[in-house]
Amino acid sequence: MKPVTLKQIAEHLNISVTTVSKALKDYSDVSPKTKALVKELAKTLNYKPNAFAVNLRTKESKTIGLIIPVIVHHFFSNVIRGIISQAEKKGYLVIILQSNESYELEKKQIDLLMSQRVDGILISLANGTANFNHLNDVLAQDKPLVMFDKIAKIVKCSKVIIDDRKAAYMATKHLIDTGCKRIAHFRGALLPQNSIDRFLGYKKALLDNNMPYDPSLVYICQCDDMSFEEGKKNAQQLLKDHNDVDGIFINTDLVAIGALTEFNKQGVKVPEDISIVGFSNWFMSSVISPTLTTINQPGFEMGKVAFKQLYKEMKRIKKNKPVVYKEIVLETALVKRESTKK
Amino acid sequence: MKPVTLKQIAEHLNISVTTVSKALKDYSDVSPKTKALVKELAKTLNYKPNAFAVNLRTKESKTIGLIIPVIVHHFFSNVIRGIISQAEKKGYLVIILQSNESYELEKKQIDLLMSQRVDGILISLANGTANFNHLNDVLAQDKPLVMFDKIAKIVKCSKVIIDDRKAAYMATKHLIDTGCKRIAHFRGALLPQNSIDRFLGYKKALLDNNMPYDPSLVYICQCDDMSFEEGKKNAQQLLKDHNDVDGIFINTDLVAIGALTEFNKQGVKVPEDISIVGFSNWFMSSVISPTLTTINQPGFEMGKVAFKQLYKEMKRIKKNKPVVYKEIVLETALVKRESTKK
DNA sequence: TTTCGTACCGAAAACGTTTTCGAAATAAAC
DNA sequence: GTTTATTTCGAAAACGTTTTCGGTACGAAA
Repeated sequence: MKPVTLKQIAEHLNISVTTVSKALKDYSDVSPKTKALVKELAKTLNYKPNAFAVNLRTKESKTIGLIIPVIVHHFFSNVIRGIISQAEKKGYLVIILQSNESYELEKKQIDLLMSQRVDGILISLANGTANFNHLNDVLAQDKPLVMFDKIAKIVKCSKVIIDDRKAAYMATKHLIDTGCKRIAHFRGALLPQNSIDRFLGYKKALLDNNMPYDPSLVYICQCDDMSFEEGKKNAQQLLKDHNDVDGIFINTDLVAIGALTEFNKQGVKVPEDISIVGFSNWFMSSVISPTLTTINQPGFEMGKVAFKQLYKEMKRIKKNKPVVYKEIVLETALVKRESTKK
Repeated sequence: MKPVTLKQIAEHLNISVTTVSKALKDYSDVSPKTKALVKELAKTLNYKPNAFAVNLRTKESKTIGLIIPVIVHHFFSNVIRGIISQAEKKGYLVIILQSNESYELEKKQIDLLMSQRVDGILISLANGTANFNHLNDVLAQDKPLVMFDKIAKIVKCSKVIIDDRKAAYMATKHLIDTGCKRIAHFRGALLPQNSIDRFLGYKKALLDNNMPYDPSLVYICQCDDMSFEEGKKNAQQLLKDHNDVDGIFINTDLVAIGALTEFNKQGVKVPEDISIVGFSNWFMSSVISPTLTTINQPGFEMGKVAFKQLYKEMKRIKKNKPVVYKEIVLETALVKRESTKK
């Protein structure tokens, strides 16, 4: 019932544990004959090396940690899939933790992963994270860490992101190009770099095209579990505050769909009365009516690329070579649909 | 730079490794004085026990494995969240693997988890899984395994599920009660127990209410990544084949929304011309127009309950006590919305 | 014959814990 | 003063691997 060990194989064949170990790993100093014997017996006994012992000996677990603000999220769950698929190819397992957008939890989870001694960490920051000691500690201990999507520029490590500012600029520009004269913005929470960047892209597009920037047209939402409701609320508020707005660039598809639903309900025509551009290209955006113009954000690819970078760094560290941090920017694209005019 | 070990603390204080270890774990046979000394030094040196060594010694890793057919899925991602939240409370980490609805992959992943020596395994079966040796092997090695949602009745282990047959019966009955005379069913793939049960519930509701069961009204879909498209296709086919159908019970909300979209596009009025009941209560179902009547399937809770059961079994096994397998059935409910008549 | 090289094997240390068991030292009981 | 408890400590084994370093044995070269 108990798992088979090298020792048992050795005793069976009347040879030493050393030889068994070497035979299984095709060392050159064991004869073909004994190699064959060992391998055969190992197979029939269904020998599996004890991972705990191997980990202790080799000081690595072939496991990485992943901390993500939310799991139930079209974009993030795609990132997870990307990471896992790539990790599996390289023989790595991934432990997933959800920070729930909480800095405190994020800190604890980093600690947890460090004491579990994962080989590396992938993280997308919580909205509430403004202090980065926990991340710097990881790096200080020579543990590879790469951030993706929700990053902190200040932390010296690899990052894989999109150019949020540029994408937001594209989105807003598209509203301008299709005739919108007064454009609002539903932005994300205050801290995350990407909601800041999207806001800046929005603002720059306005100014570059001789349109005034009006802070009262910028609505904030936390983009958490309640995103959809936030979209509805902001839409209601917008209709009360500003009846002259004819275009909105919205931080996230989910919020955009909330707003869209509210407009549909109130009889506000999209795009005739108000045009909307979302962000993410969640597949639901192409299903809702009217279909949503949005920015395509490559979640699966981001996951893959993030793991690849982490993998490189893990290998470098293992060889005691210095790692060079990279900032990888993935391409985005505007996806034109029915929620904006031609 | 290297992590602190017990040995280093011991040398610092001129005591033995044994005492340090015991002091940190509050053994009764070490004096309060030395305990205080050890703990203080451990804190200042930021000592973290080497998980690899602890694992080897204790033969457990406080890690479980989770195999799931798809991650990017409203229901399953909620299950994941439920599992992780509960696991975290009990100090367990969870390694997630995606079987991609493939039996071969699932088998490999079970192997992977076993050689990684996780303390237990949670699994929702792939559609393609018809052979259960890989699962029985796990159980034969006294490793706790609990199945959820997509289960195999034949495997002797704990399961947490919903009563799919009853839920499907409720759904179909509701169509009948609201006046539908000819009711189709978009079912899931052939193998999974839950799509079988939902089909059986549909069939029984018809027969119990003196309505003929017509196999040509049952359409199959794989319910994989392409679910939405499958819904559209099946809807098209249905309109061609049977213009007298006035109600459909659909295996999954996503497929239902695909069908709904197609009906909207083709000018078929829902629920006036055709009523629809979905399954899952994905939040999008309350957003789409018309909103979708559906069965609420408690994903988050299912994850929690599944982990709790696994946890119990892991504790039993650790104490060498026999485990009793449970089949836990979670409650579902019909959620009435606009896609069915009053 | 001796010497050298090669092919094959194994003893032993190491990774960092946990835990058993006995020993020493002190305090309590007679 | 001797015996018995009680408190406090540590040596050592164990978990299962990996890897270093010597050591045989045997054939070939001298």
